[in-house]
Amino acid sequence: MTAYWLMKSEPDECSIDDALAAPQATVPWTGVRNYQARNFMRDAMQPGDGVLFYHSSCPQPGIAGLARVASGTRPDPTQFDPASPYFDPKSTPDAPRWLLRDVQALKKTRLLGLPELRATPELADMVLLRRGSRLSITPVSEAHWRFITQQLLGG
DNA sequence: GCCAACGTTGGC
DNA sequence: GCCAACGTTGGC
Repeated sequence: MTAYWLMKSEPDECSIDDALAAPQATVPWTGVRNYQARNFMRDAMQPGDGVLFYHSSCPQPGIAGLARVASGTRPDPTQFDPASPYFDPKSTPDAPRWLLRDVQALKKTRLLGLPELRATPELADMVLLRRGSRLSITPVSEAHWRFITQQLLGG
């Protein structure tokens, strides 16, 4: 059964435009360093799942496009790279701590900004909007997915 | 740059 | 296993 996710990316690192410009519009989702987010990727995601592509840590945070999960899991190579900000000295290739999946961008949308999300009663209980929520990957209910994609795609 | 909120680490 | 100290996230 298809599930839905919201995945945060800093547009300075990889914006929806960057993802769309990549080969096959597909990017490896590197840099997840939180166990709960990792476990979502490892245990719950399936190829084909829907993704809300969210821009974070930027002047206008919000949902910027639609994507889909495009691969299984594999070790995130940045954890082994001492030059990477995501380097994890406690991880080894024998027992990698951190995983990634490929994400394929499908469409850039208008920006559905954080203030607008917060002001939308239908979305009030999104995990993203919970007080203190910082997870970079959060599940999205089918109802929220339908509502948001309808807002963004019309029809 | 600030800071609230949360996660991780490590001594005990 | 507790919990204080520290680090990180991310909106503002």
